[in-house]
Amino acid sequence: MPELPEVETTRRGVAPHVVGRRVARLAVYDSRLRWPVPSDLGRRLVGRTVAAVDRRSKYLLFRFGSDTLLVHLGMTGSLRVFRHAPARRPHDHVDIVLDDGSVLRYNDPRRFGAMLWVPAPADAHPLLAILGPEPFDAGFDAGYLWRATRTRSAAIKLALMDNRLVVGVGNIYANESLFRAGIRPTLSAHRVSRARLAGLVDAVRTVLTEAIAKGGSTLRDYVDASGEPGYFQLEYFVYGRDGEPCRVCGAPIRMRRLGARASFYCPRCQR
DNA sequence: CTTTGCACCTGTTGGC
DNA sequence: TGCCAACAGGTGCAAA
Repeated sequence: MPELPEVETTRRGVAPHVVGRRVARLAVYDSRLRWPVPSDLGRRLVGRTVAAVDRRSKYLLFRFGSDTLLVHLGMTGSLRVFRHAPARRPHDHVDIVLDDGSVLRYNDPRRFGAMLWVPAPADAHPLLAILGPEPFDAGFDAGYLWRATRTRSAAIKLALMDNRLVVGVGNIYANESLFRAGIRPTLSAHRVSRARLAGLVDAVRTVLTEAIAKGGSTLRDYVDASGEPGYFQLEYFVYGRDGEPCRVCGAPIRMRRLGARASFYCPRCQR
């Protein structure tokens, strides 16, 4: 999926076109997402006005008064705004038609995404209630990460990708953050020193910030609200670079699997 | 509680 | 060229 930078780029692209607009019509062409799109979603949405578009973790939260439309892009989802919607393409599953005739269109080849209606208080919804801090929250600091990893023997990369610890960091950005922090992905979380965890906090924020500035990463499916790809994949230090020379020291980048996810690291820069 | 592996689904790629 | 297994940005869930 889209990780945090792609979701945030989508949010920033979508929000100006939808905030203040009223929903005129909902068209669900295929309700078979990760969970079925609720059959009464149209009845709930039509006539309501979008007050704001927020993001929590990798969820987009369209606020309608105290109620929320929750959208997740899964692995291959994208959300685009069309002034005038073109003919549907494959995997276009949902259209939200606004009162000015523009259309918010959800496309998702693998259908791992979600579109759910969440009555207030949204934070209490099970999907949101379990989430840890945002990477840019003040609460996500070295002390927090230190305490949170004391009882974790699993690899630091797996801990970093655990949404209860911190949200928004998926496979690409976990790999890139650990490279920048000089930490080997396989190292047990509780064996990483507090000083190095402080470096990891900084690295996560730096990588995510730079990725957002480049419009996120596009490996295949991701496009932003305007249909534009991201460009951060051109700046990867390790992700997808198995066997290629490290951009810092020249040693060949290595790949191994952690929890079924490909993990890339420089054997010389990361210890 | 943590950890592990599977499941969901479609499309692309690489090896034979 | 054709076929098929492996793999892909996420994450809830069951089981150990």
